[in-house]
Amino acid sequence: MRNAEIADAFNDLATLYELDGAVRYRVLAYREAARVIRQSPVAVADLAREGRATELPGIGKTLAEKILALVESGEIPAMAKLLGRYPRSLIEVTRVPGIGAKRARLLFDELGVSSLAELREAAVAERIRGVRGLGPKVEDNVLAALDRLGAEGPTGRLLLAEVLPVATELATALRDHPASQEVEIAGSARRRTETCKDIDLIATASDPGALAHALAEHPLIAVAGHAGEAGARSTTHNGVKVDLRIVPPDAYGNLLQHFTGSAEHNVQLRERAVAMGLSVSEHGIADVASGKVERHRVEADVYGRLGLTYIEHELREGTGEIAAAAAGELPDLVTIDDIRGDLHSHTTLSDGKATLDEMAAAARERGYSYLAITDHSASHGFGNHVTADALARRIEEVRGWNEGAPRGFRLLAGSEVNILPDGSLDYPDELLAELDWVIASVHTAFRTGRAEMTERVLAAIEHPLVDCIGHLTGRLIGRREPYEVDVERVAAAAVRTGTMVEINGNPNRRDLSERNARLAAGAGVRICVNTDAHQVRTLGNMVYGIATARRAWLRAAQVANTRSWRGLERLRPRNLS
DNA sequence: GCCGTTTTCGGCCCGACTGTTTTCAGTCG
Repeated sequence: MRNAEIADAFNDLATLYELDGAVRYRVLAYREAARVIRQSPVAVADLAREGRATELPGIGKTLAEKILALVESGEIPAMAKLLGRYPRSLIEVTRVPGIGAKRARLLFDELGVSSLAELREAAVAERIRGVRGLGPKVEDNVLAALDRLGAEGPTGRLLLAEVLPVATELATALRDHPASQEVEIAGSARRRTETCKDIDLIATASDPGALAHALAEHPLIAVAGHAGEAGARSTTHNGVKVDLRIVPPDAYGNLLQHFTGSAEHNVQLRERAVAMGLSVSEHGIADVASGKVERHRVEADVYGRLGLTYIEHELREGTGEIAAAAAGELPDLVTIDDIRGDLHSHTTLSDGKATLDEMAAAARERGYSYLAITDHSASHGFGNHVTADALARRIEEVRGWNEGAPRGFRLLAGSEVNILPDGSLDYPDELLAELDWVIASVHTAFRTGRAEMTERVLAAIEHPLVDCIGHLTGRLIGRREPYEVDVERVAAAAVRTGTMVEINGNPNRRDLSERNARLAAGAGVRICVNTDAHQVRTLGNMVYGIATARRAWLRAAQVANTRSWRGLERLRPRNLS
């Protein structure tokens, strides 16, 4: 059982307890446990079986027993009991914006509402206003929220690649405005999460009203809401909500820190502050004893006041960064400027849009010193069918290109070879041996199950001519679940054989995920950050690969393609042993 | 339900907003 499934069960259980009127902190304990389980880099099911679940922070004896029960029997007795009292569909009702557990329970008791459909019926029939404490406004909000849920689909979140360029363009435009002083993207876009709900901008200004209107009038904005001294709310043409907050300069650091989040990071920060006799809010840091409030113009001073080194925004997820900052042990994160080359790209030979020449020129323009051309292999099934002969000709073509190439840049003859269901590769070894660089990836038969998939990938890792494993879990964010593979075993084998593992920078993939990348790199796996570009433009997806690498706490030394090609070659499996 | 730089009991993050209330509970980020 996956961590995400266990976490979902505990979140549901938390909601059921909340519906049942349990004390708030008990509910909180279940939610915190769900969060910790979801973020755990190791399989919590295994920990529970080994009796080690209590090693996780926030998991005590009771919760450990419940995890074990869930893993071994598929259900938690306490949950089954509560589900006898409240239908499962009532959990959905608590997720409607504006309706929490208290109101859901009230509507369940008073009106018999137990599902989203019944909630809608009750609102339409104007029966909600008959419940004490609720009124007609709640009915309006419920209907609007239900319509929104329907329209936005299950999550309503957008990929970072859909949000960050818009946020960057708006921030740039505001910075160029004469009334602006400081402008920064905040929220999840600043943390470079995989998906974002909206865009938060924080600014200081000499003329706040003018800056707010500048946003409202920007060409990207389709619907301008209220714009005033405090900021503006708008929606872009592609449906992204933009919230600009204009704040006083003396508390800019406090506000930027607060609105960058994450929620978990802020909670942990405030807990630390309380232990120091301080109280943190977006308005400043108060000394509880004296009541005196200090404001901070820059974020570094907020962290400094709490005895912490500056925490890079990508790390602010409540996954250990506060303890590390307190100990002065935060890693010096890899940056995009550290990247010397891209080791995964496609051309028109398989399914890419650009020629070898075009991709090479674009890579040079990016300042790289190498680019691996890794078209799909023979059995791929879509794009062109790159036969062994075609690949042999391509190898000659690359060698010829390099002879006439300018100094300081070279193309690498490579391939993205399919890992077939039995773990074998679909080119003969003699041909692979001719290549400079071999990525092995799974593209077919995803649903073979965890054990089989793990063996399949391990076989490729053991192959002496495989340099790197591509997009390990095959996930497409929001569209396709990762396929099941034992990342710990993969990592252990990769360390032993010297095989590298990719962080694929395609914003739909970002695979390894930050959690898996942190786990793998922590085990000693050498990571490659690649784009898998299929055209010139998507070579720019390196920013998303680097975002994941940074969120995985990676230093430059852990990323193979921060080295020169000569330096990288020395790390390869075919040069080991 | 968890946990210990005050603690094995008694705490457990902060503030804004909304809608319903006549002083506040619920919800949200």
